Amino acid sequence: MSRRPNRRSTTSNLRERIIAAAWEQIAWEGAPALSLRAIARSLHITAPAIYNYFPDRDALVTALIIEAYQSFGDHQLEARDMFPVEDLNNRFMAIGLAYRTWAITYPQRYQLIFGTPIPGYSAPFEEVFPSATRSLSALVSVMEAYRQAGRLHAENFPEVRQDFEFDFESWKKHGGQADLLSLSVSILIWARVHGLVSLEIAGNIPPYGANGGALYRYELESIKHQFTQP
Amino acid sequence: MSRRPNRRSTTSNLRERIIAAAWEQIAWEGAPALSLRAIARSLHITAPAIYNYFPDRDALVTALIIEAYQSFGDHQLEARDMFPVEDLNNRFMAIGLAYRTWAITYPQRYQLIFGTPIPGYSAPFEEVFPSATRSLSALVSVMEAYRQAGRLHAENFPEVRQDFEFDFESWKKHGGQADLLSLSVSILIWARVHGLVSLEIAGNIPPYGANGGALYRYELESIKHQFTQP
DNA sequence: TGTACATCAGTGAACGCGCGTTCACTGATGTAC
DNA sequence: TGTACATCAGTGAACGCGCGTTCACTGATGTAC
Repeated sequence: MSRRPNRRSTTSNLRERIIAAAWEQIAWEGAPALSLRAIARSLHITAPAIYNYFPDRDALVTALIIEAYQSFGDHQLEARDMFPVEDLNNRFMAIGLAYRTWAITYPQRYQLIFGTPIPGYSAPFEEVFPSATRSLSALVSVMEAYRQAGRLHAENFPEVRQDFEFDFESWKKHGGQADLLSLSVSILIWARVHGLVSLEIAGNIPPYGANGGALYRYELESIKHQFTQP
Repeated sequence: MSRRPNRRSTTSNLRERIIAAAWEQIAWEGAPALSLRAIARSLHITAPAIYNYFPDRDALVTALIIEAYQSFGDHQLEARDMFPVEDLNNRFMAIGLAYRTWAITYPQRYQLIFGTPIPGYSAPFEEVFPSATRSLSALVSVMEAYRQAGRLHAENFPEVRQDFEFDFESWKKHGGQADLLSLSVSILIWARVHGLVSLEIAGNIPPYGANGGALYRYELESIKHQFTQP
């Protein structure tokens, strides 16, 4: 009855349960309050046990960040693939709506990734960059498809080519395929959706009484209109 | 020589020095790491002394938030007033550029206001709302001026009136003058500039190699073009 | 099939630390006579 | 001008707390003979 569980076979299981408990804690307390001892407590385990799976707290945070980026990226890619490859407009809108849906569903994960950095922690660039890039890849792929189809109108972005100085190295080194224009435009679009979403999540829009979802849908349409108009 | 300073006369001075030390600490460690004991240490004072000026830590944080909003608002209003009242385009651009300048200069203050909430702290709405609103007032005033001059084109925002459901109560109760359209558009614009600025501050754009300032200037021009075009 | 042994995931005690907050106090200052 | 007193800003000790991390350990499991 009260026998201990089989330790060997649950070995890899506990790692997942630690991460799950961490998400749980982040959801309730927010990312900056993440604590190994609290995680251990919620799993009815002692804190040092966690050290069998993560060398220290920062390693756990890094694992969480990577997982969040991946989940976020997957969510957008799945939404994109609900529509055929040629149906760029619908693919674009699907990605945009999925972006907000994920962020609203997991606000603390979104904050963990894009919000105020956790004090004393700084993400190891090389480790995190690939999944961070992947979380943007759905958008970039569609913008690149627009461009290749001759439907991305650079005239609407007159200064893009002359003023935006991109350093392609970090982007290309990790498999980025899109060219300068598609990437520039993607980052601008990203910033717009991020702006609305992060204000909404942080509770900065509600005081004014605005309807976040309606503002967001309008903004998506407005963006699409802007760059597909000759 | 080593006489103690006159206590009576420095009374109100210490309150300001506490706040200054708090900003100092926030600048180095980030807002979530703010601690009364660390502030006391940097002022060569004991921690309980702070309780003569603030009932508890949260009260200090609230004071900081209000001060940050005010400084942010002032900075934008001053920029706006560099141009005559009729010169709406220049007023708009000045506010936009001032927005980013302030945020880049005081990234941690910006995060304190708009970033991930501090764990265990929630701002007292009634206390903070007026200065929060004021930090948007420069933009709203110019958008309202555009509208009154017949130069704010609602056709570009077809869904604004039918879909955005504003609750005017909290806005008007605190002296908001603008009408629904100007306010809606202001919030959309605010979200766009906030998006770029917050990504830049959090270090999410540099990995891709983009030039934040150039992207930002482009975005401002693009916004202005969008809503002043018939 | 049965016994001796190696493995190693998880334990429990302990470390040193910093935190917010309380409390009785002290001692320089300003004030009243 | 001089003395007695009230004020009250800042002190120092103490509280209980939670944190990350270390370390020697234990005891169930799987394995070798």
